[in-house]
Amino acid sequence: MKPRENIATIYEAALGVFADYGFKKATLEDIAAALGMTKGNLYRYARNKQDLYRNTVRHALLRWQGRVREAIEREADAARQFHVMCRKAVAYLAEDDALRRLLIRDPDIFPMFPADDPYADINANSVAMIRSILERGMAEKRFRSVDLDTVPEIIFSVYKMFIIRMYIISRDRAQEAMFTQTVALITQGLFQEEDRLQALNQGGDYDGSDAIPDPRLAGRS
Amino acid sequence: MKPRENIATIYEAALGVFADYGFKKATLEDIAAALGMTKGNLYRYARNKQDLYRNTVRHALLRWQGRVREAIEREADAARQFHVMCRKAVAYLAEDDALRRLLIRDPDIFPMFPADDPYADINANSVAMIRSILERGMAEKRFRSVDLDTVPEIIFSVYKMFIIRMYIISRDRAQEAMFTQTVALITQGLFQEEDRLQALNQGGDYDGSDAIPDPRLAGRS
DNA sequence: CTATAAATAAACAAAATGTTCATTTGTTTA
DNA sequence: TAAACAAATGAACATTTTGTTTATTTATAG
Repeated sequence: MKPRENIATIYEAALGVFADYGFKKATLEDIAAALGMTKGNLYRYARNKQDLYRNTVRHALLRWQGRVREAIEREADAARQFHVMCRKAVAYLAEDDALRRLLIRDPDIFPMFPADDPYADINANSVAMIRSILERGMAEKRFRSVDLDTVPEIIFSVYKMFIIRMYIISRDRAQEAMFTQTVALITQGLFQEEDRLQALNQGGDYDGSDAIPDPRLAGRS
Repeated sequence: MKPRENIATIYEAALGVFADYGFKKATLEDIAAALGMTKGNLYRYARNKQDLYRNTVRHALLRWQGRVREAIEREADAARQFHVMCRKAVAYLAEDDALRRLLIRDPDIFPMFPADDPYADINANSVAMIRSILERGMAEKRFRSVDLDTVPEIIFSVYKMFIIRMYIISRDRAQEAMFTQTVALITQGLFQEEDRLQALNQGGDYDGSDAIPDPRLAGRS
């Protein structure tokens, strides 16, 4: 006989309680009460409190990622996919009240400089999503050639920086405008068309080599 | 030597913690940490945790009431005072984040039907404030004559009902509109001018007696 | 420098909490 | 219908946390 509760129901209830009180102050009794069961029964769904917490957060992050993926898949064009990914990835947190509040309580869920990232596999999937869009954009000749080992990581880091600034450090609307500017900067570059052609002639696109251009040659053309 | 901390500082810090976690989950250690002291020292400012909570809530309610009083005192006209009182009394909670969140956590602070009102003296002051405005309005011939023993209580009850509906039960913007309608209803009455004169002739104003008009006389004029 | 007040931090009793498990209840199967 | 099995309860228990008290230390006033 299967458990009477769907595991997702368990995680949703747990998410709400962890969002309200944080890991420490949330009790198994609080969560069990939210589910209409006793705390002893929770051990059928999780090894211990820490295990429940970790899986609850995973559940919420995966849902976030799933929504972004769905939004991307609705776009036929790589450029539009990139824009939609950026917008949805950030906007989602405004919609997911519980995850947002939990993130604010526990910033370690989404560390800027992770010595030990508890959700590395999920974040790796996000990076892979970005890479996939860049690959497609390059294949469709919509994007410049870029290093697919590092640029997805860079974009993900910039994105992470904004999530932290917008939702964890400050809920200032100015951060949102800054994010929009940053997306424009990344997608359209800084230079005007003519200067961008100039930069291209100097190796603006990534050609696979890791040689750092001789700075003394700067300015020559 | 006086306590190194001003008591209001203590209450502000406590308010923040009680708003975040509620009475039960907030710990004296949380509050002490917010103040940069140890929990043992809190006993210089409060007899016990319950005492600290009660005084913290009093502090917040008194501040609310103080702001309403200040707003009223800026108006020269009784009618404007009444409108300003209604508006400020409700709007204040949108500004006081900590008190609002605490009220949501602990509705017993502001009970609709208090068997035992823990802040009866403060609420009595609110009723007295209303009475004062009604007295002035009547003296200035701006208001109808009303029973000053019961009508202030009625207005306060209606106001309380809206606070609970707007902030505790629902944060629906429709409640706000309903409150505005109710203020208009109370201040301008339901009847048009002519019908209001008609009602006046039938004893619409309070003449001091508690006799209930004979319902069989209804309709005659 | 002394007296006094404020604060710390440890001690302590009580309460709360995470975890385990004996028992009960619900469901499935023969 | 009864037996087997699974899910859930709720009590027990070890551990941790918390509210409160107080001996000691630190800060301040005179």
